Parts: sequence; C-alpha cells; structure tokens
Amino acid sequence: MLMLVSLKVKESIMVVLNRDDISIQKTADSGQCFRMNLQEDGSYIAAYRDISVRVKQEGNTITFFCSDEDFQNIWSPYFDIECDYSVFHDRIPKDDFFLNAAKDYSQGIRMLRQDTWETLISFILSQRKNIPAIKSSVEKLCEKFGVYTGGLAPYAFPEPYRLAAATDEELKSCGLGYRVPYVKKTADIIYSGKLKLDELNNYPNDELLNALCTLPGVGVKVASCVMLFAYRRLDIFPRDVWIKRVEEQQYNGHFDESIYKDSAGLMQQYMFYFGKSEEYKYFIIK
DNA sequence: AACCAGGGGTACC
DNA sequence: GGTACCCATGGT
Repeated sequence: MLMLVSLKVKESIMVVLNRDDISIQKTADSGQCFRMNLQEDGSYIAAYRDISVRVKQEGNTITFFCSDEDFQNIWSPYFDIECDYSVFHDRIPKDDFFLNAAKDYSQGIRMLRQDTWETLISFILSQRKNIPAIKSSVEKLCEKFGVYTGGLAPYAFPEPYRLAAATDEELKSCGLGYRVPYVKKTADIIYSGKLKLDELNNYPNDELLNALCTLPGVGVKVASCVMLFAYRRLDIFPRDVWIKRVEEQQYNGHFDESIYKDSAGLMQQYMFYFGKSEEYKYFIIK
C-alpha cells in the first residue's frame, strides 16, 4: 500500500520517506533524464539546472540528503512525490497482458518534472543516439559550458547564451555530430527571446507542439518528449523506435493511447522501460 | 566489427 | 499528403 510518511530529521540535512511505490533506480534508468547517476555507495546523484541532490534508497526507505526546504520546494516536485499513480494503474485493462507486465516490471518509475530548456536540448541531441551516448554528450556539454557550482554535480547545465555563443568545434567535441547546428540555432532562438519557453506553459497541447516544432532539430518525437517530461503534459505519448517496435509486436502496429488520457505518458514510460529489458525478451517467447 | 541508437531535414513524388 | 535517403558519432 501507498505510504506517505515523511520524517523531518533534526537540523534538516535530510528527508526520509517510506514509500513502496517509488524506485530511484528505475527512474534513473528510465531514459527520461540524463543527469541522474548511480554512485559507488549505491546512492544516486540527481542534477537539474544548477542544483543537485544525493538520494539513497534501501528497500522502501528513501533518503534525500537536502534541507526540508529544498525538498519541499525542489525535489518533491521534481520527483513527483505527491502524486499517487495507483489510479493510473487501475485504468489498464485486465486483458492487456503486455501492459500489465510492463507496469509490474516498471512500477516505481516517477514522471519527473524537468526543466524545459535542459530537456529541450537533451532531446535534440538524443536523436540517433543510445542513452549512454546521450548522457555522455550532456555531461560533456555541462563540463565545457556549464557554470561551476562545486555541488555534487559540479557543473550546471549550460545556459542558452553559452550554447548560442559556442563555436562549432567546441560543440562537436561534445560528440554532437550533425546535431551541432540544431543545438546552436535553437540556443540562439531561446537566448534571443524569439521563443520564450516559459510562455508556452499555458499553451494547449496542439499549439505547444507546433511552437516546439518550429525549432531546428525538433520534430514531433522530440517535441513530445519535452511536452511530457518538462511541460508535464501527461496525456502525451512519444513514439520512438522502441515504442514503435512494441506497437508492432504487441498491438498490431498501433497502440491507442487516447483511452488512458492523462496516464498515457506513464504507460509510455512503462512500455519503453519494459520493451528494452531482458525481461521483455522472455515475455515474447512465453 | 557490423549494427543500431528515445529522429529530423530535405528532395522528391 | 506520404516516403526514401542522408546525416556524425559512440555503445554494444
């Protein structure tokens, strides 16, 4: 059952939760974020803009090493701690064996509330890359262009003006390949204020999609990821090669996400995470 | 060592 | 409106 217990530890250097519906590991490996990494001690460091936090999970006990204030203001929203996903799970039809298996395998993944700018650039450079390669490029961008913070994640995600002013050679050295002009032009559009990411917050889905797709290197898939992971449009269902593969193998080529309404995005995460797993190969044979 | 990766732009038709 | 082809790099 869902437990919503929060212990405020004295001196408030950490916040401890007891939750059986959260997995930091699965969330870190779910491919929605690229700056949440396993440390040698088993904890994770999660980074976001220019801030970072250490999170350690042992069973149902999750410890955030931050002040109570930072937890309430930053990390609780970021990890979507307040949201109960069980109502989303209840919408899965009993006879959809694949989606039920995907849900069971993936349960614990959180729908993170990420930064729009960081998510936009991350997914522009995600195209035709696997997740380790994306993480590598993002890390290089931070090291080369990000402000030094001295925090757990020492370098912030670079500000728009830094990427707009970068040379092609500098960007290429981050492994961006042919995506260099996409990143640079998009950074210039954001930096110059021709498109204001904050203002898109109150756009309806179709207008938000259109606005994002005007950016170079942004098509429907990248825009969908930004909408789901940063603008929190939970009814959006991004289709990448893995999802399309699952649709071919499990849904005669098309999964109708519309019946899931604002849990479509979560279902997509489950399908993606399960579809990539070794467990799924076993599921197909069975 | 081939093959593939959380795709988009472009040139066609 | 579709569709074929190219794109640069790194992980497996």
